[in-house]
Amino acid sequence: MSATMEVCFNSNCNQSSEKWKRGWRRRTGEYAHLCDPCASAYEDGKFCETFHTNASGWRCCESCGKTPNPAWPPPFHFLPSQPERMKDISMKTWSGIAASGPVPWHQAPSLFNGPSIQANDQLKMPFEVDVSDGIGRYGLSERLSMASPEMKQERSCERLANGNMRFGPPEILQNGNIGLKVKEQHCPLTSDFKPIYCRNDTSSNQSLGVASSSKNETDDAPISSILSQSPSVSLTVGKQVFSPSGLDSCGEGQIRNEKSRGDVRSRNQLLPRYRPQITNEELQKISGDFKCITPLFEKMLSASDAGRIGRLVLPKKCAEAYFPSINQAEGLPLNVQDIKGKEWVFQFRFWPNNNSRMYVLEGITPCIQSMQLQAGDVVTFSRLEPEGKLIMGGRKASVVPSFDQGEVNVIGSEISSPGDANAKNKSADIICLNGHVKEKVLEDKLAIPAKRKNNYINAKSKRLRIENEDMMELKLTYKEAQSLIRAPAKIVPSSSIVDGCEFEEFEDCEPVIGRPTLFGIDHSGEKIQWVQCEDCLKWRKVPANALVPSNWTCSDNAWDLHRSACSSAEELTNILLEQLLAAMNKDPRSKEESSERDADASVDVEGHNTLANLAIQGEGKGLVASSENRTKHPCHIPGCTCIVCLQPPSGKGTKHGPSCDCAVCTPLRCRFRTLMERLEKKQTEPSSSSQNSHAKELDVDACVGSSTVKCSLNVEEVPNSSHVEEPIGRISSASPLKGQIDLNIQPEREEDFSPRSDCGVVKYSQPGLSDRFFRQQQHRPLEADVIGNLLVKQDGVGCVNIRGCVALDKESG
DNA sequence: TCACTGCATGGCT
DNA sequence: AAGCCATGCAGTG
Repeated sequence: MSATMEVCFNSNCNQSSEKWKRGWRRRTGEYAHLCDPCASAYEDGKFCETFHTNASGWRCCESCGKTPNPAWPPPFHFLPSQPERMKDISMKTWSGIAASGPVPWHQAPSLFNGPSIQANDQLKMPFEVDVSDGIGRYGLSERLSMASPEMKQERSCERLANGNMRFGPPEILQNGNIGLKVKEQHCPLTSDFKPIYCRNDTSSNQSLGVASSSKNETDDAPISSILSQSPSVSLTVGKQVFSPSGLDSCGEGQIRNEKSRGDVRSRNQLLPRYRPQITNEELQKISGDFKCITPLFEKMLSASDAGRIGRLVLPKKCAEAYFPSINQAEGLPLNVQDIKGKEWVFQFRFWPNNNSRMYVLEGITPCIQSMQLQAGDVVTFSRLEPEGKLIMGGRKASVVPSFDQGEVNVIGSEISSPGDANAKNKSADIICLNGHVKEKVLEDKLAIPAKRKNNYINAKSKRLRIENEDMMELKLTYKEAQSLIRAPAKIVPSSSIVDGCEFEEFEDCEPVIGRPTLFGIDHSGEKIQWVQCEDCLKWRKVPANALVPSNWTCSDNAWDLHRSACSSAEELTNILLEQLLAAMNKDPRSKEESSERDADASVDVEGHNTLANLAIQGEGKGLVASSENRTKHPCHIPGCTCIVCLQPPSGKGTKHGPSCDCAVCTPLRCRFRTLMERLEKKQTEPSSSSQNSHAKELDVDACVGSSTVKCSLNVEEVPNSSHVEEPIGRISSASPLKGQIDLNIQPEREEDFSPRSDCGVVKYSQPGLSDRFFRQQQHRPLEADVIGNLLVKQDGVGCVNIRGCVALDKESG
């Protein structure tokens, strides 16, 4: 309410008033200002839902004798409860209802096509609108003719840019520059404006017709109202025709509109995740030529849905809106046809639940299996018009690339095995280091509304949902991670080379993640490193041996007090910086790294300033990484015949054999030999009596970015020599040829592992590990990328950073 | 013991 | 805070 003098938005009224009330929301986002009477009428739902040909603007229902349109009531008057409505509809009328159907979702298209769709050219519902008839009758053309050229042009461009959306009578559309209004629509339910995009046909005519809107004319008219007004207005998808009433285009009249409007309400109430996202092809698949089909809703199959129980939990509102009303818990059999035309009979029933109902479709398992759907896939329900037959379709969830495409799918350290529906879904839902995957996942996230629960990730563990930022961090490659690993302050790592691999050992401590720096030579010939301030991004010179924390800023510059503030001038010139970078790129390893990076390959200086930036670059790398130059494991050359590469992604099959001399096994084996020797030595020392137990525990840490997965490996001891047990995952020290190293370990999926918990360190204590654990660990090979930095830690003794082990590149094998 | 059924629980929106 | 719904589980055959 305001005291500003304004003319009532209702052109029929045009009353000036100091007091005005808020009416419907306009395209501009503002609200129509109404005088008191009009506002009251609006609030009472007395505005007719349509525009009239002979009068502009909204009309009070009293003026045209129309009753309030329940399909588009003002927000405050929305919706009596659906069950009550349905109670009035006997089962006998079901077919009739089905035939008349819900007013198809597109009658209020904007309510079904959310912003994500508009924002995305890949419209999930590329409906075409055939309004060849009735337009004139209902004054559309009249309004079209009133369209302002500027608006038309602007909108046309906009729509064309958005992807050949057309909406308008063909005769107009064919001219290419005039059409029917395609505009944001007032959605009273959501108080949201959502453009409606429609496409006329599948022809190459790309023109987009857009009608204009003058203030009191079409400006805020819902297209749905236009559609609902015209019995002959229909939506076509390919050859299929969608009618507003679900019947109109199929020969029946508008008489059912009143009924179906209730369905619109239901539909409007549907949560976004149930709104049909059906594609044109799917529609083509579902129905034959020239059939009317009404997408009803869809649902992503939960584990329960896809489980053996064979019960599909139906969204309540969907069930009540689109399925026959049932009053008995036992429900009734429902005939459903799948996309292949096969008939199925499900039991549609409900059970009481918290003063409500829970609707289920029973006996869906055969159908689900027939459609080869799994948890995470989507089942769609549509209705064939006019007979009202329910059509059940399916849509597979996004495909997670397999490892042999060189793409890494990491959920924490949980990597799904192909073929595992749940796992697949988990992957799709959560993580992907590869740009392709991410793109697909994001796409899917747009298309398939995010799940409310983490069930698809893992029923019991709620811990693996990783935010995007975390995903970025995980995109650090093993080499990048390696380059950031530093010895802790005051710790001088001892180095040793085993089988060509350089090992750095940090006694009694673990390495820290440092800030990326550029090494160079000072004027005096002294080796220095350049580090970039996290705040001002200026490069500062620090000693070569300086340990630079990841959040280093100028104020931390204890080596050059003159440059210990961000305000100080930068010493490093651009030219010098370029030289440094160039030199870095000349370095074989750096060069290789850079060549692996994105095609643009330019090392972004700023991109080095944080781990996250590195991660971003890693993402770019992921984008270009393809199966052609990557084997299953980044550190293995193409054609590598080691067990890791030979092993199927599912983890089934043999593990590293005792004699495996792959790049992973060899240094590990050597290192363990060393470790065990040391262990034995310590145990023989008198002071180590406390370590005289017969079981020693070794921890194997696999660092993933900032996360470390730690597996404790128990080494059973026998007199005279170390003895290593056979189970996979245990490592032999006494007999390298005998012992096995399972590089397929992964943290316990079900309960224990949290990639972020406790800095990602999860300890698995061997005594508590059952065979089941190890069996579970076989599900995936441990990617070198995931290994990143493989730490072999002898409990209480120290930490060995097998630097170089995983840095074995694919060339060197 | 297993499969099925119906309900209860609790996380999530 | 209410309602939805995924899933667990007890009861039953």
